Amino acid sequence: MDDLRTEPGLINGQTLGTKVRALRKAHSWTLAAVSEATGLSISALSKIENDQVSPTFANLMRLAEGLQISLSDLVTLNEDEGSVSARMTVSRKSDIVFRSTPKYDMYALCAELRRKRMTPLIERVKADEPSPLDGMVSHSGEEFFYVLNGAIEVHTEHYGPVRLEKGDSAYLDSTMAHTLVAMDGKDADILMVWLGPAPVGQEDGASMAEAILNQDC
Amino acid sequence: MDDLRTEPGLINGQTLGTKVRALRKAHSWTLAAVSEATGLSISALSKIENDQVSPTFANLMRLAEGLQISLSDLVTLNEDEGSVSARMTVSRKSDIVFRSTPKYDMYALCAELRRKRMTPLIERVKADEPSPLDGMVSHSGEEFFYVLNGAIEVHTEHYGPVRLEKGDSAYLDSTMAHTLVAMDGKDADILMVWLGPAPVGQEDGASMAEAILNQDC
DNA sequence: AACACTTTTGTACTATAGGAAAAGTTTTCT
DNA sequence: AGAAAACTTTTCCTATAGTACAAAAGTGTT
Repeated sequence: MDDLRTEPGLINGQTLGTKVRALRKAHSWTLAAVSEATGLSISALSKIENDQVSPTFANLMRLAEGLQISLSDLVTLNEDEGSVSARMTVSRKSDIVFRSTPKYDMYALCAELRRKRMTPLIERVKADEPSPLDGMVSHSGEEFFYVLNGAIEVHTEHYGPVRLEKGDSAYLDSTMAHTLVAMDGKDADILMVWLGPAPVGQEDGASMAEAILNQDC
Repeated sequence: MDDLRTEPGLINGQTLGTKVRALRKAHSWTLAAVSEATGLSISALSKIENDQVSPTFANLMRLAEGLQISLSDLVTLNEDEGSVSARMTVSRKSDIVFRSTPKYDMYALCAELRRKRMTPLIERVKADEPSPLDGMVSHSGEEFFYVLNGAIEVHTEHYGPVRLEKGDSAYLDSTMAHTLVAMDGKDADILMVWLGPAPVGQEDGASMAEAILNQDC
């Protein structure tokens, strides 16, 4: 059997197997106990922990539930990616086109900084867009945008169209289907900041809030 | 072949397949394009999208990379846990002053939406500021800002001053001491988006934001 | 209608999952 | 201590499920 350590199973020194084992050991559970909790066989668990197999999505979900961890956390292997070197980055006005669709041209901002959690970008909403309802998308996370030039209409599945002029802004749950339409026959530029879904980890929110409030600005 | 819709693949109405397809469609990609990007065969992708198979962990990782989404996000199927009542809000150009200091005037944007995780605001950096190094602050989280008018200099503890003109932007780890200075004797307006510390758990992002922004920033 | 393109459907192959036995480890008892 | 016992983990084998390749079906365009 192949050693999956050299396969894409490896992200940052940690493998899925080592993580599963660590989680199990943290609870002082045996393979049998996890087998009971997950419905997976002991042998399958053993192979997973030794990175001899690559479990299916369905089994990853059973694993996460049995190990009492969110699936999201389970599969996140590179948790400590902290690099001290890059803590700030700057983007200039004319930046590279990040992506282009019939509807939008997108310019990534501050893309060099990889550890950041927000994703800022400039979007040019093209005027010659046929039907508003065509491009409806929904994706995880939240987004905020601010109209730099022109005017747009925000269409969503739950709210009526809202017209935004230059200087206006909107914040929306992007799991709602939504799309933007440039108004008045002219392209519109918006500054958009997207934020991925919230981490589900078993974090101590109280102490974190306290730590924040005790900071001396 | 079994219909995995009845299997644990289903969490909240959404299946892995529907999500993969939505992600692909959001980019207007074909199966062939994703196949190229991921290394997976077209047929495998088709079956995954139709929930006919449960991809292995190794392939989930290739999928995430090809779809340009974190693995964590890819496997998080219950994205729409938000309340339907408030999932969007809009702010108009002339908004209320949120807070005023000798150095900044701050205008909160989209403040009505309480559950949001990012905190967008407009800051007017006042020109008549005595010494750059006086107002240095550091607080938790990350911040992104975009220069709307005028020019500013960003001073931080680790980097030399960086001058930003209108249209420029910066992203920084706000635990680094930092401050902004308006240049050329004129006030500068920036759009700022602040994001609290990483794993916030069930914390109320809005109130935390308020606490932090009310400090001596 | 012909064409190019995209997606789905078979078939062969390869990898994962489950059950049981073997190997390894710790505990218990004399 | 030593050995047996109980428990934990790994390995072997077979069945099942996922993947790749190729062909067929579906879709939209000229």
